[in-house]
Amino acid sequence: MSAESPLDTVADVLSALADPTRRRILDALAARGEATATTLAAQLPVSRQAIVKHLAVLDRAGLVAGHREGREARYTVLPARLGATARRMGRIAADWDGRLSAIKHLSESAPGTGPGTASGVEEPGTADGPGA
Amino acid sequence: MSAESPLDTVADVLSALADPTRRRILDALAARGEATATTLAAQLPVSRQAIVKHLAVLDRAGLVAGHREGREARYTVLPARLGATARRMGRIAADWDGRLSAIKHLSESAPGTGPGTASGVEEPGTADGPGA
DNA sequence: GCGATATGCAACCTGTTGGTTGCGCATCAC
DNA sequence: GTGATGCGCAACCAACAGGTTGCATATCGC
Repeated sequence: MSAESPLDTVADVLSALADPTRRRILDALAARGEATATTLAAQLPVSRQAIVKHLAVLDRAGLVAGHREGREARYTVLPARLGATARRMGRIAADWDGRLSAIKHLSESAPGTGPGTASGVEEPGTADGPGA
Repeated sequence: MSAESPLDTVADVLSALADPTRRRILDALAARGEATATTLAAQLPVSRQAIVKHLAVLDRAGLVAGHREGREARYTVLPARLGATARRMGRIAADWDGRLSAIKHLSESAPGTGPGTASGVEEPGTADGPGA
C-alpha cells in the first residue's frame, strides 16, 4: 500500500498540501482527531464526495489513514510524512544557502563552472525515513 | 511587491513547489547560482516561455528573485521562504503529534468535545518572519 | 423485516494551468 | 547602421483537477 520512493513521496505531499480545501480537511481532522467524510462534509463548504476524493489524495500522500468501523470510514491524520517533508525542505533551503555564498566567493577566483549537481528538490540528496 | 500575509505565503510556496517542472527549475537555478530563462530552457524539456511563466510563479512565491543585466534577466534562488515554510510545516507536524496523543488520553475520561481549534495549516498559529 | 444512515462508484461539468507558437521591441557586437 | 541575440506580451490549446449529482449497496436500530 505504501512502497513509494521518498522522491515520489515529497512530490505527493507537496501537491496534496497545495490545495486549500485539502489543508482545511487536514486541519479539521487534526482538531477532532478522527472523522468520517460525512462529518467533514457537514463542516466544510463542499459535498461529501469532494471530501472523499480529497481524502483519497491525502491517503496516497501518506498524510492520513482510514479504517472502517462498522458502516463508518474514519480517518486520522499522520504526522510522520509531514515532518519528514518539512525536514527535507529545510535541508534543501540550507543547501541553497550554502551554495549561494560558495558561488559568491568563487566568482572572484574561478569563473567557469560553479559547484557540481545540486542536492535538489527533484533528485534525492540524503534519505531519511518517515520516522518522527 | 511582497506584502502578503504569511498565510497566503505558505499557500503560494506550496503550490509553487507542487509542480515538477518548477522544482527542476529551482534545482537548476540552485546548481548554477544564477541563470536566465533562455539558459534554463536550453537545459529543460520545455520552451523558454514556459520557463518564464514558471519563474513568475516562483517569484510571486518568493522563492526566486530576478534582476536585469543589460538585455538579460538573471534569476537567483531565495532560501528564506523555503526555510520558513519548512519550519512552519515541522511545527504543524509536531502539533498533530501532540494532539493525537492528547486525544488518545482524553478518550477515556472526557468524551464530549476534544481539544479546541487546531493551530493548523490553514489558520495561522505562530507567526514567524521569513528571516533565516 | 424495514426504514434510516453512511459509504462507494460513475458520469459529467467547468475553471485552472502547464504548455506552445507568433510577433514586436530592446540591446549588444561589429 | 545592421544583423544577431534575448526578452516580453498575447492568443490559443489540451489536459487535469476540483466539484456536483445520481444511484446502488451495506450496515445499524427497532
